[in-house]
Amino acid sequence: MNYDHKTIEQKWQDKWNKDQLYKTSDDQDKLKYYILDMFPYPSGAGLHVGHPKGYIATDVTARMKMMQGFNVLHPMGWDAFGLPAEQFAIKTGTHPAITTKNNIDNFRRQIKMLGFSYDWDREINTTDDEYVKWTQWIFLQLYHKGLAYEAEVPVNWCPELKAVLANEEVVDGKSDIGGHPVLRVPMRQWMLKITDYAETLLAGLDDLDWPHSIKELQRNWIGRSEGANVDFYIPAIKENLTVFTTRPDTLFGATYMVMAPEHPFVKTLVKPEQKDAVNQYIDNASKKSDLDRTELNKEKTGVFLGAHAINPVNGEEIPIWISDYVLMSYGTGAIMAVPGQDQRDWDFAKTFNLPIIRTVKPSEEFDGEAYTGDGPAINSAFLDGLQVEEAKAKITNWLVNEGKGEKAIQYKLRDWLFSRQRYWGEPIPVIHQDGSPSPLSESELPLLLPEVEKYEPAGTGESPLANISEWVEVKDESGNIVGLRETNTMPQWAGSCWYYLRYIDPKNSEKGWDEAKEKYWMPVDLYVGGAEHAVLHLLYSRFWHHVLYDLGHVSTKEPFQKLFNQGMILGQDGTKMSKSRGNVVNPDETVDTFGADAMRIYEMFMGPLDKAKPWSTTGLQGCARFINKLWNIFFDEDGKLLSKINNESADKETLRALHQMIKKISDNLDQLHFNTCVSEFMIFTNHLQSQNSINKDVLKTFVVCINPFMPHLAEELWASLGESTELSYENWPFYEESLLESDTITIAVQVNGKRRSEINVSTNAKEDEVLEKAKASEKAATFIEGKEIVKEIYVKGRIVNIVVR
RNA sequence: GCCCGGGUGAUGGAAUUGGUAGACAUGACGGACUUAAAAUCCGUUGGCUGAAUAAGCCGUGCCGGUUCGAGUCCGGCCCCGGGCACCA
Repeated sequence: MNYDHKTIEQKWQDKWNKDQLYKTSDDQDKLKYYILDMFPYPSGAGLHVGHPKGYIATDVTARMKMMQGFNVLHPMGWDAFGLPAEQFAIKTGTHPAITTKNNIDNFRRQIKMLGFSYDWDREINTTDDEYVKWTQWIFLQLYHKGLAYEAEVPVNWCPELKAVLANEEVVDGKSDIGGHPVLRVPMRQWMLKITDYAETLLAGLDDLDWPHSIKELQRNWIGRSEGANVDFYIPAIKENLTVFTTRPDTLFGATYMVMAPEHPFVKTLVKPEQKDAVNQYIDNASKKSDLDRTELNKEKTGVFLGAHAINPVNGEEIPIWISDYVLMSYGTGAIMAVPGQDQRDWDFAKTFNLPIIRTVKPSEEFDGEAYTGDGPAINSAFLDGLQVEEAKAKITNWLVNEGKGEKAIQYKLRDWLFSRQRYWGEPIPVIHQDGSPSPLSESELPLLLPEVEKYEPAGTGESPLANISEWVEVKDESGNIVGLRETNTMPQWAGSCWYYLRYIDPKNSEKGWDEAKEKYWMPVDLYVGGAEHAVLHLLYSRFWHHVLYDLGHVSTKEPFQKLFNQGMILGQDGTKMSKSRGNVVNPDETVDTFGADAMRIYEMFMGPLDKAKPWSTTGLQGCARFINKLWNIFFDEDGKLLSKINNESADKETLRALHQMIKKISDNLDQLHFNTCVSEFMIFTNHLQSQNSINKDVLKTFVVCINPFMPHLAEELWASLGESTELSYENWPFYEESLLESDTITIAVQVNGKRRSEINVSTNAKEDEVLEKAKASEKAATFIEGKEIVKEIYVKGRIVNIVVR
């Protein structure tokens, strides 16, 4: 009889539910284990089979940790603000809250059908009033710490749609919807000063157990550079133009300067005869789309201002240009150009016939243009002969002593643009009074979204909220307008920045979370999610966490101790699953046909968790087949326990197979190598299948082992073996070292490193004995015969190598 | 261009971290059961030479090195995936 997944899986899920089996207590006597999934955005399309891959992995881990005696926190929730629900609202008039609720109900149903051990009492939703309250509360903490400010920042303005677009809505400089041109226009925005935390966010990475590549990504994103700020005196306006450079050692090769077109000095510096050209250049630059600016191999452009600066090291007068290859947003918005050692400067110098001086002697074989490698300084007066690092140190000291510069550190990281001109987000709890912002007090939170009739943007670039005057206008008792509410809302990142803290204490109405509980549960021990969040989500939430730590609201410096990125599941055709490609595999059908346990082990068996893999229906069938095979080891045609399952003591070979399996899966689970665990189950099942008599206790131990992977099947088998204790909290088995080894082992015999034969020896055989037997073994002997033995190597329990000449 | 990953049978992948390469699974082929099919079970399955489940040679992207021994370590190259991209 086959395993009846429909009946059995439903039966146990109902029981778990009824018994509230996975309700997490805050009982602090036990060691805790906090295992977190990146919570999903509940889209209208529902789940495809790729989404739960990470959830399966965390569920397996969570269930194993429970069995190992840990108090496990494994929650699930919804990142429910976001654009799609708002766009649907614009199209249909359906309130985003309704769309969101429906989508969540569907997601929850789909997730539940896989039999996960989530504590659903801790489910959270970023759009709940009580949740929004604490998101806003954290914003106020940031505000009061001086980390939130308003600024004029360029945004993606689409005149045709009369709306500000998110970056992801802009494709190749055009609007995603309709393909209309998108301009960069400055508008008032809320910013968060993440740059203040650049250094600590960088340093914090060192101790985290994260994938190397993700740490590297974040390091690059933060982009720390060490160098110097150098002052160039401009006689015409009697002011210094400060530049940042990582190569102060090349100062003697600075033959001109370049400022960003937006640099504030441009207007005062430009000579009358250059004014027209400069203004035209500035105008063109502002119209350039992002695409134009990043175009590869593009020609350098620029205009001479007519002004000069003095090179502080040699008093030379050098011209000042403007060009859009210099960015206002990095460093000081101006550079010293050293074409001899910088390719961009070289290209610019060649285009405009500016002088090039090498200050580092290139290596002999060098035949490129700008030379960026190491070498002795040349044409650099007192630096001549010094290697780059030495020269940097010397010139920096010189600059400091002369009062012409200082050591400096720059970051690529920019402040976080925190406002969105949208309806479906957390309102920013600020009122503008007399032109300056004042935050709401804590007691006024949450500030909730008003009902609106239309979800379209206001048309002015403001959010739909701007049209609701009764909400925007804050009045005193006598009806006078005393302030205007902020109409921007927070980005979707806001809610996901701290959700891991809310899970700890999801129902607390007094606080975002209780300190004692936070201290017990934090940090997250294992965080699993897609690599697409490598930078933004993980950097933003680390930033908030660092701030909360500095304010004393959390007890750990970092939120996520260990991070793991699951790889995507691709369609059968090897491309990304998408509706348009028609290669989406639906989990509802999969579970209906093959069962939740089959889907669970298949997704774990596919390969290493972090690798992308194409879906294979035959592979899934193989896993369903395996489950049936295992089922048929227990039951006969009528579903009765087979009589070959008995209390006769297990043979040595079976015990060895059992304990080897326990050892391997225990080790592999710790390393998140789920695929090899499944193959261990298969190996042991194959072994059991060949047995005529099977000891009941062996099977019980086996059932305990498979439980994290196939909890429904395991429960059914557990009950069939007459057990009534709670399998989910059964002790995880230990392996016995003494049972792992057999009496005899097979040793490969190599001659000159080539395997020639193998011999069986007793496990504790002495080296001499093994070597004798190896040399005497038939095949090996023919290769040794007539040769001189130079060396004999024996690696205990593994291999013999006889070196002959 | 720069920074990370990664190249192992027809396919997904194993390999105790320097010690018998290809576990486990999929697919394919052969067999058993069946009137037949499905399901199930039992074999075979890296390549080449061979009648052979005799023996040998080759084989982990390519070239070279270290070592008694290299998928694993070192040097150089090629290809694929991801990220960043005028960041001074």
